[in-house]
Amino acid sequence: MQRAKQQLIVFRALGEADGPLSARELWSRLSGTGVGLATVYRALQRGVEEGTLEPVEGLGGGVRYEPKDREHHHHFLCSTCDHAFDLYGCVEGLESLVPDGFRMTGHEVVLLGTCDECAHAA
Amino acid sequence: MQRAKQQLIVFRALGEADGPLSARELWSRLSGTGVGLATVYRALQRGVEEGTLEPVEGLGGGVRYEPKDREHHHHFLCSTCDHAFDLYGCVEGLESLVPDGFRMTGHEVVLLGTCDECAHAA
DNA sequence: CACTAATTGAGAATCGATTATCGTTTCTCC
DNA sequence: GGAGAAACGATAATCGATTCTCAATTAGTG
Repeated sequence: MQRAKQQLIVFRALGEADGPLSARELWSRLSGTGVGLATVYRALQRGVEEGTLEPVEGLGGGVRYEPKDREHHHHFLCSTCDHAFDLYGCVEGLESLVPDGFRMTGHEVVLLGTCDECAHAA
Repeated sequence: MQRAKQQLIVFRALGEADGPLSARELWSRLSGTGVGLATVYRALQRGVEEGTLEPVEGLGGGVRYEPKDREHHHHFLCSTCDHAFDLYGCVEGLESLVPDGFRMTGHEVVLLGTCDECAHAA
């Protein structure tokens, strides 16, 4: 197994994903490349420090990561395969939910359900 | 310290909260009552089993719990004090986000920002 | 009050996720 | 090609959250 720019392999895999991935999800996608789990964590940590990656929480389980250059979007979490998918578009009417005196700086929307593949697999 | 129906104390504290609480948040609110952390976990576990409590994920940190009898609502997470507040109302246009072939069964909306108290404390 | 089952608090044990360590390998720049 | 720095994979160590264990306490029943 060659050892070179393993972290680039990690970044590339994350860039090609259709949604945010956890360290372990990412690692399992890299089986066969010889990339170790520690290197995945190192790449993720560095990416966040350098500002190219964004940690995404709130999707059940641990933290997932996605490239920071994606435009504003939300996620769909499949309760069957536990995979998170990027969605496009946003929603209206968020401001009306904010209580008096509170200051909203951001928001997250997560749709729950079954993805295309899982919905038609049973 | 008396020992009786400690779990009821847990349920009551959760019912009086203005948002979902984690086991530890709940426990710290019960300091002085003599209720142990293990009992808090036992009460939460039982509540979920019996269907009176609902675990709420996706608010950063671990799982929080809230009474299941509350009507549909969402949450505001204060990034300063890390407290989660119940919101009232919902949003429009969620269906348009769902990709073809996906089946949506639920959704979560989390507003991020600063709560009233923290916003005016600095 | 006596008996039995359930509950309790404290702390030990466990679990998964993440980080640190270490000896080896690869890269960079001469 | 060679020296030193950086990165690597494997795995041990750590961390926080949760569960388990156990002896003591309490509730329920008559």
